[in-house]
Amino acid sequence: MPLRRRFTPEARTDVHRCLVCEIREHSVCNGIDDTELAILAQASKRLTLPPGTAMIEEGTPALSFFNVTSGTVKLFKSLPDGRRQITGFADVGHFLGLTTAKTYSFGAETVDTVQVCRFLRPQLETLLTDYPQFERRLLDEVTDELAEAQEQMLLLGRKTARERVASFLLNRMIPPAPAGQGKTEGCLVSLPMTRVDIADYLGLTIETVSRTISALRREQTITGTDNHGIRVLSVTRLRDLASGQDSR
Amino acid sequence: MPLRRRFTPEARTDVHRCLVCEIREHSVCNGIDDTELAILAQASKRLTLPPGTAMIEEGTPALSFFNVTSGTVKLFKSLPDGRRQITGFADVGHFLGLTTAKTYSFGAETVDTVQVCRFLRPQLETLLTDYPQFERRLLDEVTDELAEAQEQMLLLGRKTARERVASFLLNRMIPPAPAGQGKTEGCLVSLPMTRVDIADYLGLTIETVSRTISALRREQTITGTDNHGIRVLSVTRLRDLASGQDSR
DNA sequence: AGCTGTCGTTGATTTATATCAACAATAACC
DNA sequence: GGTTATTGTTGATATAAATCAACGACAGCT
Repeated sequence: MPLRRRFTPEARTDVHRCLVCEIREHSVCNGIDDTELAILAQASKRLTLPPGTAMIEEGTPALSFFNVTSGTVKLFKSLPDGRRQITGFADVGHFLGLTTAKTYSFGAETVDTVQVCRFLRPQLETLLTDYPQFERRLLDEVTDELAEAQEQMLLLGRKTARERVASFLLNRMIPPAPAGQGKTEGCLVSLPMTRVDIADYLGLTIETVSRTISALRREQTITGTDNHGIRVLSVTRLRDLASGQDSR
Repeated sequence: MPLRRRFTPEARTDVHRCLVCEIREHSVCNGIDDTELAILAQASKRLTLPPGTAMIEEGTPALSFFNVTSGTVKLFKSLPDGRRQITGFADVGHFLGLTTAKTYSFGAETVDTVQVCRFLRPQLETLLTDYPQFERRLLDEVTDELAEAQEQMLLLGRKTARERVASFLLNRMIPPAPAGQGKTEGCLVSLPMTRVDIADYLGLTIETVSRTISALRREQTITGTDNHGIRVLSVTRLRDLASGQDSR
């Protein structure tokens, strides 16, 4: 059973911040040994950002690397005429801002109140060269991101609106408490973002997203009147929908 | 000026294979020092594969990692009913087969005759831990792949058929010889894949791809009757089309 | 509490692209 | 070298999702 650490919400740069960090084991920071955590704390700065904060502007010099410790950040790319594609949501434990280029090729904006640890580029570089385990962990993390990106390409290129929404709800489902129950019913879905964000993530319009969610509600696959908190009634059914096994 | 090395097409496992490899500097192998190349050659095996060879089967145990030294490989994901999304084409210098999971989440098939160097998982692991520069190079490579994947998500989620085809042709354009000429006219595009592959990469049907290419030909943006060799007449125009700046 | 703006839903209509269909061109093969 | 299969093109029609439009439900503010 993992040790439960107290999470300190205040922005602190002290040596103990990382030692005490609740989400460390779920992030790249886990690549650094417990005895070296002071160095990690010194290399980074904890920030608290209000909803709607532009963390990264497309085309801007790539100076920072962030690790999300709470909240959700949306990553996106835009076309000159304003069309936007959200390429992912970075939740707790996920990083953002990694690039080999001089400038960012994407934007990032907080969805809700977000806490991040910010690393400046040179400091990140130092960590990568000094701590092979940290670099390995980051490589694994990026490799997983790439696999997720490929899954999303399948969604955007080949799935119907119904399949897209079902896949999305499935991906954002809070893993049900492993209380040994065979059937996973009534799973919660975390939706801190707006319909516009969901549409821009799924390559649809807000109207189509809204209609599709309404349809799923109508046919009892999901429930919940609250827009940001949906409950899945049949995970099996949703899974079938997501992969194109539509029984209707 | 980079030293021009002789490329040996025969499948050899000898110590000098990597030393003599023409494309080394364009791949992850460049992360290994010249003096250590014998180890790299021993860790990998050179294979020549005919067109249409299934290199990776979705869901199969992830045992190998490949580095492409010639030809083009298509990477894809499929839905149960056969719908397919090609997530990328791995050309010379690109790797494939990287994953943190036990099994591959994607498939891979050769487009034309392909030469690869195959690394078995344990051997790759060893290289990664023993040669930090190799790992760094791979991290950079994966980071770039992720940026490309995000660009492709923008294409699949938000671009029109015209914009998708224009973007594709632009991406596959052979970089024009830097002969100092101001205007880059008549650039060649490398299209070893079929229309089906292009359609599955762009999230379109073969008919739409065909029609769009015909339209671009009709309006003098491109030429070439040969299906696998197109010539771009106006790179500027194509670039405008790709980003939605359609002047028509 | 009442106003104001944002966010979400639902309905009517349009449209870009898919689908269906036929044929042309190229490549593969005996 | 002519036949067959594969690959690509073009046209007609259907359709899923976009667009246009109106309204409902909140959340924030004074």
